[in-house]
Amino acid sequence: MRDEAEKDAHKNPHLIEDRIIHAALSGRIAPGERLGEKELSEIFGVSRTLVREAMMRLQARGIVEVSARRGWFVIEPSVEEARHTIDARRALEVGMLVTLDRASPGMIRALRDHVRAEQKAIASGDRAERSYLLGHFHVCLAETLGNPVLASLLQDLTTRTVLIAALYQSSHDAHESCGEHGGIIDALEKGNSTEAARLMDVHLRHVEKALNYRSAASRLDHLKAALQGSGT
Amino acid sequence: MRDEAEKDAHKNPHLIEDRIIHAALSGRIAPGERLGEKELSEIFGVSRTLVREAMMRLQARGIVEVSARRGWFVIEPSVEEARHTIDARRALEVGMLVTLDRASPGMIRALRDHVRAEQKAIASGDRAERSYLLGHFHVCLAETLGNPVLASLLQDLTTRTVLIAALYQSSHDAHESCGEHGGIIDALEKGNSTEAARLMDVHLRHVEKALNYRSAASRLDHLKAALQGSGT
DNA sequence: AGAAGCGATGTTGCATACAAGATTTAAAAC
DNA sequence: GTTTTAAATCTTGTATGCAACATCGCTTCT
Repeated sequence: MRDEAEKDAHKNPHLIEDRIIHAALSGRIAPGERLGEKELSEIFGVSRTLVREAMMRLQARGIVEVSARRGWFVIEPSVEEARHTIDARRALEVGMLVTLDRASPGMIRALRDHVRAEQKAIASGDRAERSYLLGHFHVCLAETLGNPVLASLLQDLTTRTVLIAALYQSSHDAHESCGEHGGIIDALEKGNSTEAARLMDVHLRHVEKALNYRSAASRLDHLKAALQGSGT
Repeated sequence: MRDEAEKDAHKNPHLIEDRIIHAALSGRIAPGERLGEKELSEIFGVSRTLVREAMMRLQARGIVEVSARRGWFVIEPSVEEARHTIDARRALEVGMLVTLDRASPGMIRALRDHVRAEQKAIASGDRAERSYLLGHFHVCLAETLGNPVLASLLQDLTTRTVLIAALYQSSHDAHESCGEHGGIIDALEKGNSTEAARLMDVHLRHVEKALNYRSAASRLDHLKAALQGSGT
């Protein structure tokens, strides 16, 4: 089947947002990338109006931003914004687990399924799917715990985190992440929410530690070196 | 000065949202209230387009929802949605305090100022200002801790909570809330984040407990009784 | 060659026009 | 008097038109 995008961009007004979020989580859209209204309107077969409305919603969710009369761009957070975003995630996810009573066997099973899918994607070398699943685990966790509000908040925060990781060239190992996800589920299965929360805290610290915050600054250094060094 | 709304709805595209959020936090806009596009466009002196864009953002923030071809309405959460929202708030705010290192004296001072303003509003009997400040305390806390991302998330969640409280006729005493805010600051001042987090948890449980979740169902009961009882 | 000016082109910002459906009002039928 | 039907009215949904501004490429001048 080819390009179903046009099929029902009218039927489902949130299709455009969903696609963009999914693409970002999959690493198929880079931070700073430009998203032209006309471009998108052609892709989805609708007028600029609907595209614009979708962008407004994505803007409110902190996924894109607009530069006056220049266009829409996927967010490109500064180091400070990146820290705040990850801190917010940590607060939310740790708090979510701390205030949790007990996870049912059904929930555990769903989460284990998810981790198995992660492993499969890692093994098969499907980078987009891998990136998506590793990020989506956290949304899945909130959904599984039965709170759509939390899930929605986490979707936005994890999407932003993935964009940050792309920007600061995270070297965080997929396999390690996947293992940590498993560890969190283990703790949940034992009914030890406190331990699960601690592991989540550690996990998110690993994610943050893997970010090379200097890469933004080092661009300047790189440029400087290139201009000062031997050359033309 | 009368009605500055028209003045710069063009200059500041977020004015419409800000006004609606503020009105909701102040209890001047009730859950379920209809917000007509034309109506708003006249109030703010802009075309429907800008109103619509603001509504899209508010929709993404979970403040309003749209009923197809019927109009925009302030959210009117079900009991379940209300629980999820408050649970999310608890997770976020407890997590925020648990993962906090230490609050500086400057922060403490800012927060104490806020509580003083709350007390003043309570004493003066200004219900709108009181409602606004009691809700805004939580946003203020996140801002003071220096995380705009958290502050933004909390603004939306507290706004929704205020709407829920209006819907389920919270009888939570303003004076008690204000006192609990003070207690949280006390714990922060002593550098005891864990205790602050615990107090926040208790505080939010009080807020939730004050909600009369039955009021939605009791409307049916009320109607039923009215129809079955003596009458025409 | 390089910088400055300038027109051509493309993009967003905002308003408006019109279509599609919901709601209300009024009338008519029973 | 009540219910049904139908027309009129109002509201949102979507597209389009035009103005304002940014950007790019070309020319011209130094």
